[in-house]
Amino acid sequence: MIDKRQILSANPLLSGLPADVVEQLMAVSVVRTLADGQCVYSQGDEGDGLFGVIQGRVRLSNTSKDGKELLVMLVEPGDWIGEISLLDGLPRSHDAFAMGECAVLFLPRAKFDSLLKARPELYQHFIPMLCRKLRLALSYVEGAALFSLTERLAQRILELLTFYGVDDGGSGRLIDVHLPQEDLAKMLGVSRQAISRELKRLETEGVIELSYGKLRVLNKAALERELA
Amino acid sequence: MIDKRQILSANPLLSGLPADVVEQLMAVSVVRTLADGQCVYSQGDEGDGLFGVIQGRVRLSNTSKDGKELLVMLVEPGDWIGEISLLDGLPRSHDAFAMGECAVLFLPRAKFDSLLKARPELYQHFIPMLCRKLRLALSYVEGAALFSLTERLAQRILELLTFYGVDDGGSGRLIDVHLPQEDLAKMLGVSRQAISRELKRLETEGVIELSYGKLRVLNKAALERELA
DNA sequence: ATAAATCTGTCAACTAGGCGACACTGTTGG
DNA sequence: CCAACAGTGTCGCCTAGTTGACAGATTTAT
Repeated sequence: MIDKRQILSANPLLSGLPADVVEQLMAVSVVRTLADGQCVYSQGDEGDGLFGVIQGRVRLSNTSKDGKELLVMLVEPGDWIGEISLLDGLPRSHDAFAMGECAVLFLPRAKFDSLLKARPELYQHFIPMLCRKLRLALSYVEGAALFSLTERLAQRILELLTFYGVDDGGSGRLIDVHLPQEDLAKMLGVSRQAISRELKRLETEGVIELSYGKLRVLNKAALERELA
Repeated sequence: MIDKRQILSANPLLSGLPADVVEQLMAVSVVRTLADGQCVYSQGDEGDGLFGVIQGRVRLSNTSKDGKELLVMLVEPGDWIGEISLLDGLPRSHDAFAMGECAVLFLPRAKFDSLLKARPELYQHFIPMLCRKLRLALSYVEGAALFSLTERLAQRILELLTFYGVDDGGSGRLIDVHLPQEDLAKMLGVSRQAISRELKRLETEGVIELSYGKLRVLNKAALERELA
């Protein structure tokens, strides 16, 4: 459990903000709790504000007409979502759902807008985050078009390790990824069976170790060698 | 042929800038001419500055080890490229090549950096462009994972029409896309043959008309109906 | 302790799209 | 005008990944 103030100051987005701005944001933000599977916002909704995850996980996804889901991003405590709609005024580009019990901090759009209007120099704090997301999205586009599933999977496991890796081995390094193969498949836009086959291959090669709902990376260097 | 000042003021990126800033940029920018196929910059290069296209077309692409190319974007006169590396200081994310004879405006990084440092409120002018590119990239990721080639092709033709459409019918509407099928294939990350088949189908359905190096949209509404 | 739910492994049949090949058409440059 | 080049249409074979099905393993809930 991370508290409100910690969220507001820990994230790169806000850590560079002047103290008085952080105080202002503290004052106008409210905590919302969400049940498992509850919707934070839906694709196409108007952007009513910014959300910071305090507890639990939020999944950002797109769903096609025929029900196939693309899992775009997992958002962990300390991260923010919903800033794009806030910045460009256009509708939400994804669905956001709570995974398990969640607590989020909500900053209403009106407060944020008036703050930015009064102090346009604050826009600079959004630039690094936007650039990072843009580069990540572009690398996904590139990967989907140019790389094999094998390569994309290795890449994604390494990413997940740095973003959400858990140190379950006591080694001090992040080696475990807690995520069902189904979700890994939805991240890469392929079937669960295809992911299962690839993971099994990696396991027989001694690169990873599989268990119920998680995988452990045994040989990070070997994964890096799989990359394009 | 578009002149230097027009470039600096016509684009959304800079049209909102204060007049004195535009004058400053004018003073420090230089025009470079490029031969067909010449490299503007390469993936992995350090970001040495910002480029504005004055004449010709620039293609932004990624190439895999085995030579397969993903055509990410076509940049036309009036548009800017290279701003991401300038903003986040990381290497170029794509290759940029001149298509035919080109003229570009070059703004060296040092001048730009010092201007932004002196006037951080100028950062806000980059936000809309970054948001637009991020949403576009995210829609490509979504498309690649969730939509069929048929749907993605229809989507992309409509996009090309609004971005680069040419009015060759005298109707006042943009109906022609001048682009070989090979490039269309490279944009969608599929083979030329697959694109050829799909386009031929659309032609027999009376939606488009094909000729050497271009296609004409006859029934835009039908294309929109193809979308997911 | 047991039932329900979730997750994994692995079939076999199917399909979209890749790749190589080659003929043909349109364009450009000497 | 002709040669070289660039672009298109269409084969046939092949592979990666899909879909559906089902059994076994692990976890969670009662």
